[in-house]
Amino acid sequence: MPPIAKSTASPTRPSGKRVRRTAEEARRLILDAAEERLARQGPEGLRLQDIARDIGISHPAILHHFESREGLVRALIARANTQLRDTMLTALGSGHASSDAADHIGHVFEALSDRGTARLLSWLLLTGRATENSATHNIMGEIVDALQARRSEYAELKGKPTPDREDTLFMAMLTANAAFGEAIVGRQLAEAVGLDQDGIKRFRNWFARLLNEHWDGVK
Amino acid sequence: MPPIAKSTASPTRPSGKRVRRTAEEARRLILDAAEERLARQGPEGLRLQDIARDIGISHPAILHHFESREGLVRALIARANTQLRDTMLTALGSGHASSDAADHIGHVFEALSDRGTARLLSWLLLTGRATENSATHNIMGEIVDALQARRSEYAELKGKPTPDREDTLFMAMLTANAAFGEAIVGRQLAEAVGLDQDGIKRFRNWFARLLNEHWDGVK
DNA sequence: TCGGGTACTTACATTGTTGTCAATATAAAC
DNA sequence: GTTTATATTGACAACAATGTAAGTACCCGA
Repeated sequence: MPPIAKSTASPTRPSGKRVRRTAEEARRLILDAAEERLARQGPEGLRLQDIARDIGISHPAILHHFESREGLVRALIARANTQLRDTMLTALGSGHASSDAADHIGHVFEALSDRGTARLLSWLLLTGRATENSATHNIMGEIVDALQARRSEYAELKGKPTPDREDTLFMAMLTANAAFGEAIVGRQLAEAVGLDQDGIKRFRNWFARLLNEHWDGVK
Repeated sequence: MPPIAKSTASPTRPSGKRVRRTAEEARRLILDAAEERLARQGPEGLRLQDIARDIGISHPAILHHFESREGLVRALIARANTQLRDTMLTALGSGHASSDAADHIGHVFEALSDRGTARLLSWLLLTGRATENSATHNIMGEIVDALQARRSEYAELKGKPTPDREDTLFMAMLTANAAFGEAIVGRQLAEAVGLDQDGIKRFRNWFARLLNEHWDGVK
């Protein structure tokens, strides 16, 4: 195992003077720190002591705000879910019917890779904590509906027949799968085949073009 | 957290009579059990005691064969890698230049979802244990090469210009990303939008068709 | 049948992590 | 300034997980 620095530089206060935050602020701080550790080290890096040390508090403070480690994890999941949902829907909401898919793809990929949201959610799914949060259920449905609406609108504009809903659904699924996949194996894969940052960008554009063609060419 | 049965029905021998296996067989047994636990419960389900109980041995036996937990994980990774490599390459090797992509896609997806290989590798990547094994590097390169060769062959057969290598690379990347993504969020996603087993099959076929069209229509 | 190698076990040591508790400090209300 | 609520802490308890040590049973070859 690579000697991952268990404790990053310690922001421990020298002594005395406590910092006292509002509960809300403290929760946010803790969640941020947890999220970062998770993104950097994966599930096994989620230890109360470490998180506490990262932000210079003691670990019982975390337990005070979240009840238990499980509570923290749940809160983490909930936040990631709503954040993701918001980002995705606003991304879909912006732009017009005529705007191409590239933007959307980009938004989806970024929303998922940003802050390691996809990694966080992947971990959640890998550990089987999925069934609890029904949020995911709704997200996908809403997105597909939004997409289908826009696509129908677009088709009508061009005088074409409204596309099959399942086709739209499949486009969304492919995008979601690809985005999650990229968040996990993307870096590794790119590195393996010698793609730099720009290459990854080209890949995303390529993918967007692929979808665009399909989007236009209602079969 | 769902009350995951920590210990499945215990196959503990009543007493006395020890079972003595060859080292190789024991290692295989242990790896199988570990793989299954990992697939079912995720990383946190990988506890020596549990694995040992699953196959009715004591946990130090595992340590005897693998030195440490880390050793076990490494062995697990190594095996998954070679298995994946073999499956993928033979899948690509079979069939002819004219055969469509659907078969390949199917093979890739199955190779990854079978036995939870993708989940295992995802976890490996999530925990940052990736850099150690250079195996992944080679796999992708080999596959892209094989694909490109076949595609050129195919193009020549049809009297078209040989396609861009990067285009082929992107197709492979998309497939890999999608396959990994599906292995992780697939079930959840499908369930969310009300797709049954058959629907998932339709999705894969849809995806294969999408790639096929792109494969043919060298742009 | 004896002996060596080794797969395997039981009991224990060690360490690390979550969680509890009483006490303390700080901000806000009165 | 006093009181009240609560965010925060240090010390400790409880437990779970990996790892160690020494001994036991089984196979195999002389």
